[in-house]
Amino acid sequence: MSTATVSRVLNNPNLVKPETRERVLAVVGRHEYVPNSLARGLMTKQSKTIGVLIISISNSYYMEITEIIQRRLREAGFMMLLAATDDSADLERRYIREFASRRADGIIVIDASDENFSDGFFAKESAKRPFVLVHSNPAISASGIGQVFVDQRLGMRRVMEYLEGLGHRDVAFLRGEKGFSFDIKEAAWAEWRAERSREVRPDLVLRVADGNSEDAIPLADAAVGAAIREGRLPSAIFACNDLMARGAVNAATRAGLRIPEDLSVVGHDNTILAVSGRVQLTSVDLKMRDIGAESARLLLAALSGSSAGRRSARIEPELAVRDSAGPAAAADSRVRGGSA
Amino acid sequence: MSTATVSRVLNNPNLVKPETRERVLAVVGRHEYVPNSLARGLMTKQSKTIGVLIISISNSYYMEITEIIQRRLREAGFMMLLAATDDSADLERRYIREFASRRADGIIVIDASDENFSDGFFAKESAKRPFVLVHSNPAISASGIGQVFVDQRLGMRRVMEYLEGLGHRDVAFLRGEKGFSFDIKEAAWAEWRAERSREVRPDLVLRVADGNSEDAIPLADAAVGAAIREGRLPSAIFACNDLMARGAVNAATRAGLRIPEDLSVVGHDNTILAVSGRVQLTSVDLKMRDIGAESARLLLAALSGSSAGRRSARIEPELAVRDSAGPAAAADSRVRGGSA
DNA sequence: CTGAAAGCGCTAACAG
DNA sequence: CTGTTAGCGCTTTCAG
Repeated sequence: MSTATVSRVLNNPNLVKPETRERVLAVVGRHEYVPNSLARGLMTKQSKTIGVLIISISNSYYMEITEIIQRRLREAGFMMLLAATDDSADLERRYIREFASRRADGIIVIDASDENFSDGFFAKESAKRPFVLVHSNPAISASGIGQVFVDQRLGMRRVMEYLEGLGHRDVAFLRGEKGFSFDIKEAAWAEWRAERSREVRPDLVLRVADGNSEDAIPLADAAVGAAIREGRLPSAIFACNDLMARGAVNAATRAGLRIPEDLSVVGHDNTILAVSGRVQLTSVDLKMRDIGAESARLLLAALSGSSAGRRSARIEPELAVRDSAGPAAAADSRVRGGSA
Repeated sequence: MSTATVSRVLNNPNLVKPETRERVLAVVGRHEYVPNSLARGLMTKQSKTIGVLIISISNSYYMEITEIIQRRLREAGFMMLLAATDDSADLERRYIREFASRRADGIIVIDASDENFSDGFFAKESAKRPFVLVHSNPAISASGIGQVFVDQRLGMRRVMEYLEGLGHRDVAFLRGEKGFSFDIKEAAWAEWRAERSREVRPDLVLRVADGNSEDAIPLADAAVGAAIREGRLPSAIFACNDLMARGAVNAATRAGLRIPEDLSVVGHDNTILAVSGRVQLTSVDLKMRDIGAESARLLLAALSGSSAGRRSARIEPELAVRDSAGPAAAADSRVRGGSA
């Protein structure tokens, strides 16, 4: 009963005579032998481990994606190394190096930094092992890197289309000060106006200092409250996430505005916040589960070497329509009070 | 320039003459050499990796804990393997085996299963490598396993004390059908009543089928709405999490009850939901960040072999007091409308 | 201070 | 079908 035989029993049981196989298994069970993956990986050049990089762990957006990824990886027999970059391109690089050092078989980066993209870092790394990058930057499409492109511009257009259909000509835009995801949405918002020869009025853009932490709620509340008092809020407002949308709803309600009769509000991300209050938010659903599933699928496909499938995917956000947006200037024709 | 020298430069630079050190570093940099952790781990018996097990990834409770853990691990030079058990004791075991196989230097299990505790599995595993178990089961205290005990009973008593001080004699208890965390809270709630010779009235306990998913909001809404209509809701209600607390608030508001004048509501977990609505929820803060920090601290201490520090920690939940609970039967003496 | 040599636990040829 | 052998890439004596 040599070590080689044990190895065979564990990896290719059918190469071993049933009788000896049983004997080996018995000993293995009795001694609770746990194979050393490090040694195995050294030999096979496979760690059965995937590195996943996100910006922040305590963020429901990333966690929903990560949950699906982890589930899919488990089904395929992989474990997940997870780390958060805090939006630092430097940390992103360092973690990718760590993944590489641990010989991760593949790497998924959610909201990959522009910086590491433009200087070719990802391209170089992706030559060494399968990579999947999740992002919403239309400018990025180069090379043979696995990509999941989240079409946020499309999401914004769906919002604008929907509100336009309800008769809202002007839509205020509520965003956090800094952040690519805010920028790309604002660009799409401005584009929409430009296409219709409507002036891209800066006074329609409301900014709060911190758009992502939970402070965003009171900050948005204050910003929207001020806009209402100063009479510079149109009939509808779009918020770049549900946090700020909630803040907007709170401010409007406190100011005595009814939603959606007096003000239409649309949020983004379709998180639990959208359905937590008495007024249910119409919100853009980024299809997080799809993003996770596609990321995992793409990576797993690359790992199994099947150069068959597509190397990239595109996710189309959808508008989850609820109660917070309604027809413009049609307050009287609406009936209040609801079903259940 | 042998491999041994390179190894020394990377691990004990001072053992090498500055001149050769530079030379090695130059080559390392030029070739972008990334050491193979698998090989290193095989030799050193250290993987610089920690396994973390939680019940569900898309759950803000676990993610807040995990976020801190990951940060602390990074600071100490460890990477994190993360997996979700879906509350299955079997999966829990399997993942712990996977961690073991990958030679994780230590393992943290958040909300460890009772099953694997009582049959001695954790005790046995913990002999092989440092373990930290996070749980709120007072019955568990055995052995030399690292433990972070979250005193949920204390949290409940603080709620009851607070409401009692506000004049609420009867507090309805809103919970999900199944779950240890619901059971332990209900036990503390019942205990409180028993101590005061108040009958443990079953009609004060409201149950919803699924207490943890986002369906909990409408389910709680319906349950509380029914209780209101049937006139069997006392002056205060405690919900086992903020999801259900939000549902309760929505139902009460729809029924025309003012909060907190007509009904006091207390939630649990102190999540973003507590501060998202116009009425800010008073909620039990389980101190997730402390739980994460203590877990990491305990594990790291065990790893550094300093048998000095305590092997366990106890977390005391606190009540985050906001606006959703107020004096009982004192509606008239309260002034409505607020500060900003 | 540096090189040579052994070996961590495993798998993959290669004989038998 | 099974044992022997070599070697994955590193660290660690042990000499020099």
